[in-house]
Amino acid sequence: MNISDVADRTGLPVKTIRYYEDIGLISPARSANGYRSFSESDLHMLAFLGRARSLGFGIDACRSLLRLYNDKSRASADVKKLAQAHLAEIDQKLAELNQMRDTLSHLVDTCAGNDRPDCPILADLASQA
Amino acid sequence: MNISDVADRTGLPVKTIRYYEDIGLISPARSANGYRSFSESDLHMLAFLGRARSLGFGIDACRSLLRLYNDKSRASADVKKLAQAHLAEIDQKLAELNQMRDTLSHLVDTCAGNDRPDCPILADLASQA
DNA sequence: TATAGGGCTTCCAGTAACTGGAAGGTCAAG
DNA sequence: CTTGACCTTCCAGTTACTGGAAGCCCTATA
Repeated sequence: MNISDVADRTGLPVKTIRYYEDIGLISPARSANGYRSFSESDLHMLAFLGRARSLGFGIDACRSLLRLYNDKSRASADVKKLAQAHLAEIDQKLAELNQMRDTLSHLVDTCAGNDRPDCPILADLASQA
Repeated sequence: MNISDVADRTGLPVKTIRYYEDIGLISPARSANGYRSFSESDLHMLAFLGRARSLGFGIDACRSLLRLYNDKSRASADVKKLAQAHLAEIDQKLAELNQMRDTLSHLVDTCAGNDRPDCPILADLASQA
């Protein structure tokens, strides 16, 4: 299978697939003409990667997950540990964003948004020095 | 004032302050010895930038905010528009993260996390191909 | 058979916002 | 006069791609 077929079937951009090979996540075979020749297994791994990325796992975590995925003697505890660590990061990020959102939405609500210069948003940014 | 004093008083890293000068956010004077010499105004702008960044505004938005801040004939509507756009981005990000969190936390809950290989997390990643 | 197109290849550069480190000038204290 | 803490600039690396250039390969059609 050529790269654009794989892109169609996985939903990943062609560029991303090449990139994943560059950084060693996959190692598709090559045809005589130099074209990448993807197996069903490559396809599965790429789909796996796409899904893991869509859940926000970083590339390093994806690498580990893929290794565990391909290791039939893995312990599910190792997978869970990775997922929990990632969940903690997400929760951390959520807390930050919610904090930002609260502050910002309050400021937006109190700004008249007219042609006058007075602005509680700028006042806040300037005051918290 | 030298750069490390400014860093202390704004909470920004020295490197970040130099970076902000590089990209034209501030233009501190120079002493005879070549050292940056920060005015109170520079200090205010840096504090302003620090606060804006902490609310998640990107550098470009910060640049606009700083311009508005220094423009006494601004319209608060322009500030509000920037803030609302940023708020929309935050809400978008929050929606994505909450979605990730829900999926991931469900998967984590259903994973035994023992020394057996069976793992619903990997199963999910593999299935959604 | 020549050629036009589309797909494939590699490599280089750019993105956001810093951060780390190297090489070297400056200043105050002892 | 030396030591150590500052300061300077410049270069490289970070994350996960993405865009673009230059050029080979393959197929179909005139």
